[in-house]
Amino acid sequence: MHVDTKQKILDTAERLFGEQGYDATSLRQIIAAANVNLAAVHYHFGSKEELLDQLVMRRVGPVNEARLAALDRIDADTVGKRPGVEKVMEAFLSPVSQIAIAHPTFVRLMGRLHAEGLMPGIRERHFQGVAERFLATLRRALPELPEDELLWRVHFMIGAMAHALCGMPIFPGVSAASADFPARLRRLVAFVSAGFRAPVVPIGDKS
Amino acid sequence: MHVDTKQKILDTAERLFGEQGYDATSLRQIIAAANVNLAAVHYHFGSKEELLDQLVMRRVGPVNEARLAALDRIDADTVGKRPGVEKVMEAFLSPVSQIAIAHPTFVRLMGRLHAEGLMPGIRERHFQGVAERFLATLRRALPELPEDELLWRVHFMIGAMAHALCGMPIFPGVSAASADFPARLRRLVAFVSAGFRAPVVPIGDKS
DNA sequence: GTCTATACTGAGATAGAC
DNA sequence: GTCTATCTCAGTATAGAC
Repeated sequence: MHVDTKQKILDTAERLFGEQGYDATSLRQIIAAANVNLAAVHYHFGSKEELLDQLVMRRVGPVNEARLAALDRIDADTVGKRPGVEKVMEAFLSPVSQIAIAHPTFVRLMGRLHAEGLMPGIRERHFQGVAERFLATLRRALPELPEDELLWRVHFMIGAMAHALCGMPIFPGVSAASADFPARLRRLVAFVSAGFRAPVVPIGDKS
Repeated sequence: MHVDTKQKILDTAERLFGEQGYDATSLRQIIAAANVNLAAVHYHFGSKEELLDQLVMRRVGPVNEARLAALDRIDADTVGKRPGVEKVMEAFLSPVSQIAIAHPTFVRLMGRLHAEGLMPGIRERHFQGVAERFLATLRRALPELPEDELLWRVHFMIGAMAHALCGMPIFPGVSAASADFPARLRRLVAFVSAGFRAPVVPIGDKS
């Protein structure tokens, strides 16, 4: 069954990358668990990094489509008025929560990838476009917020999202509820929405 | 000069780890830049991971001491009343901003390490204690916040901090202001303080 | 077109001479 | 304390069997 080989590699790599991290997982470990040959990886993918890239693309496509659809819907529903910040956050974060339920192992990987310095190209290739689209609607929700402040807050939000998705057991109580992604999403949306609405502190002032 | 060897390794590793990441930096690269022998690393540190550990300890000690002192000061100043959330956030985040000015390359590394699935032991060894202490004062600032909600929000806050410290150029405008750590701190404190004060969404409800 | 076998370079780690 | 030599395992590249 040579048609299965590529899929087996993708599935196994997704699981092991998510469990152990990208660098910590060797190709030899993957091919042993998938029962395929080492060179098959390089035949189908060319390199370890390209394997990761195709693996991300496979799941991130639907997520970004859902994001764009939700953002379009918000814009259509709010012509002439401001969208709610919570709605915009949900449009961006909810699709992640959706695949988290179907593919929790992938979301752990994505959390790692978002956070790790890592794979400079992946973010650019898979997230830059939807990020720009997200910013456009977010500006409509927060028109009085200076642009640099807005960008920094998006930066903070993405950090919080990445960290939350990893499900890292920093505190016992946090890891316990790890499986409940919808609850995590609601908590996260509430937190970052309030953050986005925070009063702007003049950057020249002392605290 | 054999006394300098250990210091040279530490300084060079700190720089290269911060610039390229931990996994991406090889010991051979470090020893070449520091003009020492490969085996000297294993003589002085035992392993690459232990080198990282000692490197973190060297800088994180003063940071945690400053955090604890600031938290003690808050508690002493607010007996019988609630501390301000901003003050508590500043107590935790400001010391990081302080060493960021003196050692910007180390802060990049710490940001990476916070975020990377990272060295499971490092967080436990260097941050667990001060985190518990921080939680104690934070609970006094937000006594009505349920414990699980509080822990999740701390989780979000740490994610935002880690991401912000890395100074990753997600957007052009964000990376431009990267050098100005005090401004970054003020923005971050305002964002997460508002997040902590957000109304609690019942976890059983639909949005 | 797919996959296997095998070899190459560079990584971290270790033993033992000096 | 320091350095040379060597070990194992990583990612990668290629030649050739089906």
